[in-house]
Amino acid sequence: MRAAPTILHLDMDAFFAAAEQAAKPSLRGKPVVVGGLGPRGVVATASYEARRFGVHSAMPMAQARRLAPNAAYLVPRFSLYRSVSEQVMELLGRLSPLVEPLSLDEAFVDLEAGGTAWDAASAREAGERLRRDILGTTGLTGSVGLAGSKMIAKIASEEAKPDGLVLIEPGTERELLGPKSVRIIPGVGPATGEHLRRAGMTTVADLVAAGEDELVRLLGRAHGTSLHRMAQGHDDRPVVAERDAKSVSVEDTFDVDLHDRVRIRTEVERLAERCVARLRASGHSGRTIVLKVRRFDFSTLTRSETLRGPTDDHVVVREAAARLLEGVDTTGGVRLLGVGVSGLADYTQEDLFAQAGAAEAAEEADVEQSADASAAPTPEPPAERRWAAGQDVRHAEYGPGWVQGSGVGRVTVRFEVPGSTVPGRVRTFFVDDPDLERSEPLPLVPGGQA
DNA sequence: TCTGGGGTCCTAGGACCC
DNA sequence: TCTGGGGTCCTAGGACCC
Repeated sequence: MRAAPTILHLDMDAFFAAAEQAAKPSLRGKPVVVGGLGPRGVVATASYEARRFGVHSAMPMAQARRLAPNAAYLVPRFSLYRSVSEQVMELLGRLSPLVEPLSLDEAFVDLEAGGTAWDAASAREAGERLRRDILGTTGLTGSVGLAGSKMIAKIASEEAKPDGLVLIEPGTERELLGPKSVRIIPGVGPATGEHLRRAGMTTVADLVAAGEDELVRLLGRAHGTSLHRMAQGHDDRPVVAERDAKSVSVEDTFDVDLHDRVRIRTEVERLAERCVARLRASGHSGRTIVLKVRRFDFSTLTRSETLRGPTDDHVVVREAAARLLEGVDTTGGVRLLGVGVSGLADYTQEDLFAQAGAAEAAEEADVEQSADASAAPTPEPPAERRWAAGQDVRHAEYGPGWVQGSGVGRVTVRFEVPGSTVPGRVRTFFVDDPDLERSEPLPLVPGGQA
C-alpha cells in the first residue's frame, strides 16, 4: 500500500495469438487459436476475434473447433514468445530494477523504486510511454494497470484490456472493489468461489462484512486472513525481482491411454531424462523426486521420494522415478505421466551418496536401456504431427513460410514473413518433400531479434 | 473427440526428536 | 505403563495462476 499509484502491472493482450498474427500477415483480423492440436489439446490463447465465438483459455480444443470452425488453429511457438518476452522485460528493466515477471507476458514493476514515477501524473506518463515502446519494439499491444498495490494494479490492467491503461487512485480501492465478484480477488478460484457462495457471499463487500474470523473459519488461517485483507484493498506485498525456482518438472499427456506396463516405464524414464536436462540447464540439483500419474478417469496421484542429498544425476533421478512407479497401480490405463524434482539446491553440488548409487546403477542402466529400446521403439510421429499447423518451415525455392495444414500425405504452406502487409501465397507439397525443412521463427519487427 | 504444461502455496497427518 | 507439547521433516493432495 502506498499513497501514489506507482506499482505497474503489464499484461500483453492475447499474447500468443497476437504474436502469431504479427508473424503471419494472412491471420491479422482473423480468429486465431493457439494450443495443443492433438486429440486432448486445450486452448492456450485465443485472439480477440476468436473470443467473440466464445473460445477462451483452458477450453478443450475440440470444443473450440465446434464454436469457431473457421479459426486458424496453431501450435504454440515458445521460442518466439520467449524472445518477444525478453524484449518486453528489457523495456520494463529500464523503468526500474524491481521487475517481477509472473509469466512470459505479465509482470509487476515498482516505478517508485526505479525513480521513474512518484505521483499519479508521472506514473501515467511512464505507463503510456511503456505501451508505445512495447508497440514500437515488438509490434504488439500490452495493457497497463497502475495502483498503490499489486492486487489493485492487476485488477486495473484487466480493466484496461485490450490495448489500454487504467490508473486507480489510492484511497478509492474499497468503493471500487465492493460491488465486484469475489472471483476478482487473486487466489479466489472456482472452488473457493463456490465455497463462499454457499456461505452467502458473492461480492467483495460481503467478504468485508463477514469479518476475518468468519473467513478464517471457512477457509483456514492463511487463506482467510489474506482474503479479508485483500477484500479491504489492503495488500502490502512488495515487488520482488529475483525469485528462486523451487521445482522443475515435465509431464506428457498421451493421445491415447497407456496400458502396457513396459511402455509406461519407458515413458517415465524418458520424462526423467528430460527433467534432469532442464534441471541441469537451470544450474540446479534437487533432493526430492516426484512421480505424477493421471489415470484414465482423470484421477491424479503423486508419489515422492527424498534423497539424502541433492542430485542432478540422470541415473539417480531415473531410478528413483522407476521405483516410485513400482508402487502405482496403472490398471485401467494412464493418460498422463510426469516427473519432477523439488527441494532445489542453489547450485549444483555433487552428493557422495547419490554418486555412489549412480555408479552402482550405471551398468544396470545400460542393460535396461537396450532392453527398453527393443521393447518399445519410439514411433515416428504421423506426418500430420510432424508438420504441425503454425510451425515455421523453409523451402529451398520459395523461402520462409509456415504450415497451414497437413493431411493425406500433403502439407500446405503459406509463404509470408512478419514484415509484409499482404498475405503470402499458398503451396502444397508432399510431406516428404526434400526441399521442405523445419526452421526457426523470424523476428516480428525488422531488425529485432527473433 | 472432455479436461495441457509448468509452476506456487497451503493443509494435514505421521514420524521423530527434545 | 494409559499417554504433554512443540518443532521439523516428509508425504500426499488440492486450489490456484498463467
